[in-house]
Formats: sequence, structure tokens, C-alpha cells
Amino acid sequence: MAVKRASIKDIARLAKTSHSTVSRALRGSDLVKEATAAKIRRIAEESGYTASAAARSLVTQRSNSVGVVVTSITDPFEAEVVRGIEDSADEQGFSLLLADSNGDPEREVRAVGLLEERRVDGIVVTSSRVGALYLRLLSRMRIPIVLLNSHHPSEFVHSVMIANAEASMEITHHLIQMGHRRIAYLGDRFGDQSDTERFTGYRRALNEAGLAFEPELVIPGDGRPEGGATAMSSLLALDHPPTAVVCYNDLTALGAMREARVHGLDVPADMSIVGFDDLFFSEYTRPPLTTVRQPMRRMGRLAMETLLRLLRGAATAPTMEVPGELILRESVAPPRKGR
Amino acid sequence: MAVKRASIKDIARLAKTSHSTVSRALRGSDLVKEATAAKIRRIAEESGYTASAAARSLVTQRSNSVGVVVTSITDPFEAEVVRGIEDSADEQGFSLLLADSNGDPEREVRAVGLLEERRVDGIVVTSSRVGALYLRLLSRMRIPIVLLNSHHPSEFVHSVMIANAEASMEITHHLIQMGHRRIAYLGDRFGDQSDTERFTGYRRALNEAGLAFEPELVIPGDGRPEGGATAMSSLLALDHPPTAVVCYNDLTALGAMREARVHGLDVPADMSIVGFDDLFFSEYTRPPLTTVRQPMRRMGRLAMETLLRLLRGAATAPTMEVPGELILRESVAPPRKGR
DNA sequence: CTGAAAGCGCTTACAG
DNA sequence: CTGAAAGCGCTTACAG
Repeated sequence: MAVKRASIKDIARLAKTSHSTVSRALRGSDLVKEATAAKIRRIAEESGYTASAAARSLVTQRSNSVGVVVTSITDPFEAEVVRGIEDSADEQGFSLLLADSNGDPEREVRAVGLLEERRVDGIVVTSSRVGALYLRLLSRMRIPIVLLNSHHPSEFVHSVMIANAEASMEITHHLIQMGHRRIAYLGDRFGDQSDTERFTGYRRALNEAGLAFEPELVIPGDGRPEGGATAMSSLLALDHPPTAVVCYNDLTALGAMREARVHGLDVPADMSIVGFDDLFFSEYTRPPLTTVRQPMRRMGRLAMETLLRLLRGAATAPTMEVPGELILRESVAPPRKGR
Repeated sequence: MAVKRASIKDIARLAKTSHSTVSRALRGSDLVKEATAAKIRRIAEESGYTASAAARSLVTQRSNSVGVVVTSITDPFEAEVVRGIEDSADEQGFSLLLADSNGDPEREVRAVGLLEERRVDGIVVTSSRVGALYLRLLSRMRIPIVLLNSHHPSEFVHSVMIANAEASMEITHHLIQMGHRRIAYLGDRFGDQSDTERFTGYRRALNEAGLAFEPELVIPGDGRPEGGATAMSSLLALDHPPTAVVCYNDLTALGAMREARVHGLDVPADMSIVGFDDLFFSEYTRPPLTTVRQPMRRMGRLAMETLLRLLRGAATAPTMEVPGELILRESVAPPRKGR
């Protein structure tokens, strides 16, 4: 099926020169007489010549490609981050190799194996759910790795982070200011560091306000609507349910909102709910969701740029932190009297 | 930064054999004595050897990689499809090169150029918004191409389609059955064939029911919530607004629902709204959205499998069509009396 | 400015 | 079963 493609030698023959000269001309070397170069370019163009990245990278020992490792590309957070990475990669002429692990360890191993064979120049891991296994495998490759929203400093591993604790504290504080006293935290059992940090921010806000921490108000979800719904259901089964809930992310909040509604509660009148991420749908929920905006694309971009800097051998801070932004919408209201 | 990696020659030296034998052993050739093979495998393992895909593909003329071209990976429809492709690619040991054009022609050109340099074995285009430019560029490569939800039969171009017209007809018919007589179609000006076909199904359903087609009830959106909101707003400005609207997709419906609400309408009591796709959030909208489910992952899988079949030189139907599935939820109700 | 030569890391006929 | 040789398509010192 694949038709034989023109090589540098074919062009050389047509241009009556050597393939070395063709290579130089096409790469824009100024070691070639302009007239020769022009002729070569024309012939290359006419014959639809495109250099082989494989051959080139064999000699340069650079592939100009990066591996992007996601837990699931269908998670809107990861998709946005990948978009930012791709934007930057496109500008730099880098290709993106996408590896979706689906959180499956065996698949992780296979994915890393493929990236290794392809000799990617670097890797960005967009998920905070980095298996320890994963990181060990990746580190073995001894190429720069940039983690998104997860930490693991070492010579080869850098991080781009959102200020989780600060943002979580801020949004919890917002609920407190609105008059809430019983505030739940609906986490993500797979959220690792992100979850821990957001939880920390929540606790800190309670603390600062002199509110007691109630373990029964902390329930883990799974980072998705299903988990949010289930967790909300547990919360509502409590003798003394909360009047507000801080969700690990918007997906969790989406499920929590629906579950509250199913139980006949009005959001926000009966129950205030806040999220984290500010995904595309969050301004379209009913009511629109109050949340923390993560600059997802910018973070993706930053990750790619960090990788590029590392590849150039430039010094880079081992971890870069960007701030979250509180987005006030309509899913928060003061608690009803007497609750 | 990149440390020198072990090559086949290094392994050969350590194993006191030739690199040819190492190559054979590692590829599992039965031309190698088992004892030798075992020793080689052990040494390769110990030295962390991983074959170079670049070197291999230089000689085999196969890259075991496919290019995936999306309009935007942040569109949940495309993300789901990519997931299906990736699932299948993973099983076959293929790598995915992701190219996001963001609908920008210049970027399309660059993206295709990169895929060409990398000598991908095939390409799947997940977006129905295929620029004519794109397809011309891609076809030049003379490698198999599979289009998702868009048609363009030729020797190298195959398609995986949803039965747009049928599904659209069915969901429109559902609205008619519920008693609606003034039904709008809220399209996607960038939707190309998908939009045309869904519109056709809508018209056909009206026709069959003997309902007049009213051009003023057809308004194009942009396939996203913003466009859905704007279009709904125009619809509501009509002297005689519709009582139901068929949206090009769920994203459009999301915007339309919010806009209806902003205008003080209750969905579905005052306005029935249906979508297309059944994205992850559609069961979480309020009210949950009645829509047509596309088996997105399965379609992605099918696209990849078609590509693989083409690469094997096997015969394949130029276009494969999968059915949509009507998902009844709560965004549809009979029209209010007297409207 | 230009060309011949070496080499990147593999696979695979060919000869034994 | 094994090895030497050729070659995939490039880049880049080296010599002119």
C-alpha cells in the first residue's frame, strides 16, 4: 500500500548534486550556494519530498517528540491540559505521543515501553494519579519529566502545580463567610496529593474560623459525578447533614448537585455546593457552579515550556506554582435559619 | 542530559555474540538456540535495553504509529473517540500521534507535515469539520485514512459514521409524538455533513407527520454551548416561538437550556429540548437531557480497526455505519395547551 | 561552497 | 543455528 517515498538521494540525482548538499540545502544551511539551494528546494517541492523523522533522529539522537501520559483523555481537566501542551508543542515543531493508561498498571507499563522505544525527548504526566510504578518506570528513562499537579522532585522530575491548599482554603472561607458552620469535604480517593492538599486547605479554613472539624463530614468520592452522587447520598443520610459542601472537583460537584436535587433539596437554598477546576460545563449547570478556576491550558503550556527548557539544559525551578481563581456563581447561598 | 542508551551492539558484546543474533533473539526468532536467546534476553533486561523504534522503522518501513487529527481535544465528543482509538491502538502496540488543529488552516498544514515526517502508517480524523485543505494534504501521503462522521470515499479514505439522518428523524419523531407542532432545528454551521444529515432527518420527520417546514425555525449554532445559547435567544425573539427544539449536539443543547431558563422558561414544561451524542454530563443536566447516544468509543475503536485492516491489505467496506440510540430522559414534555 | 565517507541502530537476505 | 554484509534515510565532520 505504502508507495515508495522520495529520499534525499532521489532529489540529489534530479538536482545533479550530492545528497549531502541536498541535506544542507533543505536544512537551510548557508554552506550552500543560493542558486543550488533554490533548485534543490524546487525539486524537493515538486517531488513531494518530506524528510524522514526516523532517519534524522537516528543521527541527531533527538526525536523532537514528547510523550503525554494521561489517566483518561476523556477527563475534561486532562483534555484541557493536553490542549495547552499541544499548543506549545505545535509552536516548537514537536510531536505529541499520547498514552492513556486508564489507570491500569499493565497498560501503564506498555505505554511507557512504547514511549521509550520511540525515544521521546521528554514526558509530561497530566494526571495527579501517578502510580508509584509509573514514576519508577519513567524515571528509568533518564529524560526530563514534568508532572502536573503532583509532586515528586528529583533530578529529572519537575512539577507544575496549582496552589491547591490556598485555593481550597479560599473557597471554604467563602462558605464560612456566607454563614455556613457545617461544611463537608467531598474528596477523591484517587486524588493523591491534590486531594490531600485541597483537604488541608479546607481544614485550615475551618480552623482559622474556629470551627470544629467533623470527621463524619469528610467523604471520599472518585473524582467523577458518580462518586460525587454517592458521597452526597451518604452525607444526606447523616443525623445532622452539612449545609454546604466543598467538592474535590467540578465533576464531583456535578454528581453531588444532582443527588441533592434527587433528595428534594434546592441548591443553593438548602445546600451550597462548590467545585474546583471550572470546567467548560460549570457555568451551564443549574445553578451555575461556584468554583476555583485552574488555568488548565496555561498549565499545560507551562509544563511543555518547562520540558523544553530542560532539554536546552537551562536551569528551571523544580516546581512552578500557579494560583487558582475563585469564580463566584450561584451555587452558594447563606444557610437556612436554624440549621 | 540524555544518557547514552544501550544498543544491540552493546548487548552483543556482553553476550559474546553478534548483533544479528541479538536482534533475532530479542524479536523472538526461532532461528536462535534457546540457551543463547535466554542469555541475551537476560543481559538485555539487565542493561535496560529497549529497541529504537526509529532504527527499526527505518528498515521495516513501518512506524507502527497512527496520526489522530482532531479539531479540538477539549471537545468531549472527540476525546471519547480518541479514547476508543487509543484503546485499540494499545492492544495492537501502536502509538498515537495527536494533532490538534484548532480549526486553524495554518496549523492543519503544520500538523499534517509533522505526521508525514513521522511516517505514520495511517491517519484517523475524528472531526467532521474536515477542511477540504486538510483532506487534500492528507491524501497526498497515500496512506490509509479513516474519517469519523464524515464522508469522502476514495481509494485511501474510509469512513465510520453514525446513522445521522435516521437518529435525528427518530428523536424529532419523538417530539411530534409528544404533541409538538412547532419544532426548531438548532444546527452547527461548522458541522458539515453531520449537520446536513441531522437536519435532513429533522425535515423528514416533519414531512412524514405532515407538518409544515418553517425556515425561521432553523438557526445555526457553532456546536458549542455559546452558539446554542445565542441561537435559542433568536428563537425566543420570534413572534411565534417553537415549543420544542432539536439541537445539533448536547453541547448546543446545554447552552440552549440555560438560555431558555434565563428567559424564565421552564424546560421541559415551556420548552422541550433534545440533544445528540449523549456526553458524560447529559444525564446530569437539569433536567436530564433526552438525546441520541453515539457509541463514541466504539466508533473510535472501529476506526482504528478499519485502519489496521487496511494496513494488512484486507478488504474493508468503504463506509461503516453504526446506529444511534434514543435516550429518553426528562427534557421533553408535551407542549402547554394552546401553543 | 561541495562531495565522499562514516555512522546513527536496527533488520534481513545470504552464506556457511 | 550464527555471523558478516548490506542497507534503511538521514547528518555532519573532514578534506578539498
